[in-house]
Amino acid sequence: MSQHRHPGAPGRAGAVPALPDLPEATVARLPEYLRALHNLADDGHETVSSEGLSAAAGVNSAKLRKDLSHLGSYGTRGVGYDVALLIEQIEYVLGLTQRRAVALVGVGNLGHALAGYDGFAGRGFRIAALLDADASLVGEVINGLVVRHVDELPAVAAEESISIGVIATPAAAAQRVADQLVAVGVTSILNFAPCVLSVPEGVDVRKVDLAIELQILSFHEHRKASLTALPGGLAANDTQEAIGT
Amino acid sequence: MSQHRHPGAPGRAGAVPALPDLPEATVARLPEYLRALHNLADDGHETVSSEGLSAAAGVNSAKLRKDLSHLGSYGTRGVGYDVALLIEQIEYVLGLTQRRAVALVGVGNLGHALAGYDGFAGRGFRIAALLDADASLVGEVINGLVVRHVDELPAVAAEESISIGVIATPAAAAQRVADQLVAVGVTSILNFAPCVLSVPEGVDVRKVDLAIELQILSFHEHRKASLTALPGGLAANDTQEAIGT
DNA sequence: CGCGATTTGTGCACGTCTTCACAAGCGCCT
DNA sequence: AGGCGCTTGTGAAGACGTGCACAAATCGCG
Repeated sequence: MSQHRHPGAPGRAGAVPALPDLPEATVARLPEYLRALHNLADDGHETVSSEGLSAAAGVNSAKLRKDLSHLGSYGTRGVGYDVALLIEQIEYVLGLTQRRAVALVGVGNLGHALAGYDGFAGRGFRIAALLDADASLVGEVINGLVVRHVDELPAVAAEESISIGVIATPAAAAQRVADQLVAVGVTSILNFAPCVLSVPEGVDVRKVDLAIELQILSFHEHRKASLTALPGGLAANDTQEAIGT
Repeated sequence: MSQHRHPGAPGRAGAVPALPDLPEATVARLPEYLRALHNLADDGHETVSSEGLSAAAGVNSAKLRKDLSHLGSYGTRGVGYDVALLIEQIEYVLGLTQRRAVALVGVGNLGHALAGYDGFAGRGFRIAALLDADASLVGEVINGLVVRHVDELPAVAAEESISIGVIATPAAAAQRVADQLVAVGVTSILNFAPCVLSVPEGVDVRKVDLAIELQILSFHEHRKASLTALPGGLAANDTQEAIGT
């Protein structure tokens, strides 16, 4: 019911806009909405209904409306959401109005691919530095960036403010790298190494583990296989499996 | 390969091992426990307490005990869990007693890295085929495997049973590839392309999107930055952020 | 043999997330 | 102006996940 909640910040600048504290589950879905909205904008849509957007994002429409309502969204009853406005809102909430600098540590197999991944630039990020502990890799040029030694991290951080650290090293090196990142003030880490990182309070770590994803799928394969052996119960379920919160 | 097949429900005369239907959140954590258990086994531990294992896996100990209890686990009060036995149990439940064949479609930047990723073999998977739609890539040898054209998928599936399909193509090609995978009988897909896939009922899709992970971290950075500008409230939160169900 | 130390397994209460269902609001058409 | 169809935003209920706290079970030892 709040009129003019003034959440996000068309006017930008000035006072802190009192970022609403969103449920984690909602935060995890906002990027998906954002991507769908960009697609719609590219297709020339100016407005979109919750039904349409939820379909494009692969979620339930009620869930989408509730998510958007949490950020005090601007929809118009009987019409839908203004695509451009909603993009602006979500990008603001996600902190994407500034292009964030990412430091990527570990230029092995995976790190190399991440360094060349073109999905960063268009989505609010910029790889600011490539680092590795292997001296034989230092100096190599990947995608226009020179690989520097990981011990130069303080120097790199001094040159420009690192917003997010990405760890793509072997598991054995990951904790050490995390410590180094934390030491230079990084408070958000994306960890591709298959291990648990321990970090001080206030530092956020997200983990991506390819093998774990496969093992979860393996479980479902196993379950489905065991069901087909059974008589009655065709207990097939959801059409689209969410990545989960 | 494995001869001793008494894992799931040892004594039961029933043919089907009666795979318990686990909560999704539990399934998502089992691989993490499994990894921690392997580390413990390598370190020579024969038993481990819920406290010790939960610390190694980065979760709450009560949660771990409840998770394990769901699969009718074999712990010993006053002692803990037998590491080797627990590994066997979890691997059985996850369907890892057979080595599953993975077909990887899209040998671009990311796909190339995945093809060379050594984390598969040791964790129950084997890359059975590399495929791409780009004729200029077909024929290339990566990690001992020849890249074949994606239209050969039916032939590949005929040669050996594909358990899981991995999509590492651009978004524009992903839905088409998914359809092709489904057509040859694949019912589990890991999708790295930034788009929603629509698949028939009974097919499981998990999605991994690097940009989304970064955007979620960006939100937390934004939130933390807005908090430091505010008075007192040091509302720092959890030490370790779970990738979360 | 019994006792205390230890650790599992779980009942219960609490918080979060999801989904339904519908009132309130908006625009268009008559 | 008024009514009608459409869509948002939200209250409420239910499903799900989490964590505490403790009884039950087991081992080791005197």
